[in-house]
Amino acid sequence: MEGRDMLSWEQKTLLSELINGFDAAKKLQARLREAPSPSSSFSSPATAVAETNEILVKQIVSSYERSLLLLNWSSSPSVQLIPTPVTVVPVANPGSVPESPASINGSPRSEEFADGGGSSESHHRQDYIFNSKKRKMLPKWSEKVRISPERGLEGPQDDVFSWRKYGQKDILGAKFPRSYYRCTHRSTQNCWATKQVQRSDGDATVFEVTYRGTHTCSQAITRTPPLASPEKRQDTRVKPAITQKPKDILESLKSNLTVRTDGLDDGKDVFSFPDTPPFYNYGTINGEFGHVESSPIFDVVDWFNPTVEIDTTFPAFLHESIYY
DNA sequence: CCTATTTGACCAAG
DNA sequence: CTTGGTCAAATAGG
Repeated sequence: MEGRDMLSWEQKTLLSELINGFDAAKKLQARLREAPSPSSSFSSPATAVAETNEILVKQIVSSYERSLLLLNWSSSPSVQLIPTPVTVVPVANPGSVPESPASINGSPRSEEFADGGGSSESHHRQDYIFNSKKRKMLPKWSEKVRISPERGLEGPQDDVFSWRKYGQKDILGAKFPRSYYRCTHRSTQNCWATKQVQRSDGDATVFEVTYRGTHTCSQAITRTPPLASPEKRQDTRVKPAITQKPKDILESLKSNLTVRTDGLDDGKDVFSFPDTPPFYNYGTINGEFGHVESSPIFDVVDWFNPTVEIDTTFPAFLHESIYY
């Protein structure tokens, strides 16, 4: 219908290069995490070095992400509110469900909730609406993750973040349920990053992880809250969860596995740019520590505004900042 | 006591 | 209607 994905050759090439760099950076990141001390032993504190490396790599990755994001958006100015298409997972899905296309204002019905549940307190739905409206705009990308036979599960490749599971659903045509995770600091720092993990039907060792949005929280910083327990730094990365079948255990492994970026095949002449790169800065919260990683070129302060629609705001000024 | 997970129900969109 | 995504009460675990 609409040829919105028309990119010039220059842009394609640029995108390709950026993606390559992005991919490489991520791989490097994973590598650094796996092998913190590659060469001979150093007398310097390994932790500090590792941390510095991590920060550096993080900056690189972030840079790539932003570049990709900018390029993608600037290249298709006509496409503003259209949700980003995602790489179609190669799952053996007979009745493939197409991702929701660009449906503009499909529901005239105003948001009114009687809350079917017996419990009251339905005003929190507002957040849900606000969230659901934006959620389509959130950058979305997926990765294929394969569990490593040995261990290596400790390697939180991309997942330095702490996730909290908030749901699990059986997907039609999929043998295994899909798990939904959100950032642990969602309520505290308004970090709307989420991810879903779907175990592949075919390969029991492959999980498809789809991320939505990027972290705006500052959980990477080792900061302990002044209140409550000062030292409660524990990793909730892997939960044993030996509640039932071994399959659950396998599922729990999904959180930490070898990340393998896909859709970024460098040999494809067709070059199908699968999805939108990450990074999405919702601006700083007035919180005590509004420390957001990476310098925010754009700062949307409209993250919380029930009545105002931010749609046009943020692509517009973004566009401006491109020519900055 | 706290926080994280589980799990059925709810909701929006196709 | 179905289906994917989310919420929230109940539960598990420290």
